[in-house]
This record gives sequence, C-alpha cells and structure tokens, in this order.
Amino acid sequence: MKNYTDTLRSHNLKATPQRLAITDILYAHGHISIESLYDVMIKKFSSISLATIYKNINLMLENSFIQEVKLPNQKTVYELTKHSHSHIMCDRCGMVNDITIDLNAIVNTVSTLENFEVSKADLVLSGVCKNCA
Amino acid sequence: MKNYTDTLRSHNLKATPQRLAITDILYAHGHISIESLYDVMIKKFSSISLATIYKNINLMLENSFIQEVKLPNQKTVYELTKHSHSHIMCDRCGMVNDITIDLNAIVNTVSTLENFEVSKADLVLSGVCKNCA
DNA sequence: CTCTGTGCAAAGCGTTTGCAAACGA
DNA sequence: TCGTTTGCAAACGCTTTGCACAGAG
Repeated sequence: MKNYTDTLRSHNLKATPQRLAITDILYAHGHISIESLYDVMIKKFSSISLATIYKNINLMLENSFIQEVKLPNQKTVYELTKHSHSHIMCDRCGMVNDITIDLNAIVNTVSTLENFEVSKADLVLSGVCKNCA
Repeated sequence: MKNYTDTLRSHNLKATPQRLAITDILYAHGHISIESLYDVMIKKFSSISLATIYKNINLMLENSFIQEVKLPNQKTVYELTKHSHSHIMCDRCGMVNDITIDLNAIVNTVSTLENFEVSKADLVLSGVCKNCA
C-alpha cells in the first residue's frame, strides 16, 4: 500500500492520521461517498467528526488531490486524481469502475462543429454489471 | 409555443397553471436549476411555494416527463425529456446546450470489453463557449 | 513553539413532509 | 363532488462554521 505522507505534504496538507486514513480508503475503494467514508473512518477513529471529513474532502478537492464524480441517481463519490478516464456504474449494485476510453474524436468533432473549446469530458455509462446480469 | 396540457394529462398530471408554467419555462430555457426556476415562477405566481416547485419537479421526474442533468461544479439542472443526447457546458458563463453525438461505438466497445450491459450514457463536455472565448 | 487540524456544537441551506384550503376534471 | 394540488410552516438531512484544545512540523 502506497504511503501518502509526502503526497499530502506536497499539496500543502499536513499528514495527519485522519488524512492518511482517508487517502488509504480512497485508494482501496476507488470511489466512495461521504457517508461510506465516514462509516469506514469511524471504525478506526471512534470520535472522528463528520466536520473533519468534510473539511478534508473540501481541502483535497481544492488542491485537485481528489476529484468529485457526480452520478445519476446516486450520491456523489470521490476518487484520487489520476489520468483522465470515464466511469461505468451498475444500476443494480451501485458498483463504480474506471474505464479508459479515447474520446478525442468526439472532443475534436464538438470543438469544430459547435465552436466550443472542450477542456474536460465527464462520461458515465450506466447499466448492469456482469455480476448482476 | 407548445401547449403542454395534454402532455401533462397523459402523464397523469393535472394541468394546473403552475405546471403549465413550469413546462413552458423548461421549454423556453432548455435547462434550468430549481433556484432559477423559482425565480422565474415567482414573477408569474407571486405566492408560489418552493415546495410546489419541488413536488412538481419530483413528480415529473418519476414520470420521466423531465430529466435531471448533473453538472460538474454547478447546480443540477432539469430539462424536458427528449431523444438521447449529450451536453456541453461553458465554465465561464454556465451555458448548457444539447449536442447530438453518436456514442454507439463507445457503448459497444465497453459492453464487450468490460462485459457490462450499458443502458444509458451521460456525457458532459465542459470548456469555453464561443461567446466567452 | 507556531500554526494547522480536530472534534464538538450550533448554524445554515436546500429539500421534504403534513395539513387545511383551493382547485381541476 | 372527489381526488389532486397548492401554499404554508415545520421538520429533516446534509454541509459548513466558530471555537477551544490537540497535534504536526
């Protein structure tokens, strides 16, 4: 398991045990909602406050250390920032996974056709995963 | 301007003046947040309640008469349900527009590669629109 | 030692609910 | 007329804020 102490510091965040736990959990889960994150955190820090979770998530978002993923019909989840990618989400079990899709062709088409300078593409494919099918 | 009386009734919704106004506004604006919808509605119905807005929006969502569009870094907006499409959103002025992109190739690739049955694709391209550039 | 981060309690906001009166069909 | 919808007020749930103490560097 990666140690995020230096990564946190390089983002001007002190490496507190709570923050290290958050990053570990994000790393392990891939995607997690505030509520689930709190449920996992409280097992390790019995007196942690939701305020601490929110303050840290917001700080990490401002830093682009993590990113927000808004999902249809589900709570927003958070993930460690990595290369640009898309998501698949299972409507049955709620599973969320990263997928790598080349959207360049689409981005280029839209840029010229709509005269719109695309800087980011957020794509969520929803449906039924192999386990639920 | 289209009259939504019958459309509302076919969705088992009584055609009240408030609902007709909501549909007209959705039609005229394309995409609108709850807050903006309320701001527009109150000009026509000085004593309308936010509760009425929420109740109607939720009913219309349940009916698939309208749809929710979750946007990065912006409030969720609502639109009348139409053919499947994607969105472009300007980070400067907040403009949201529909675009038609063929995502079939992507959907097929993901279906086979990930063994995932895709039923819906939500794509938002963000960037800078021609007016803001 | 200094400044940042944590936990608590309270406040803030957006959204939902219950209810009586008004209204659509 | 009957069942639905509206508007109001209160309740709710999630998120943020202020503050004193604890902890990282």
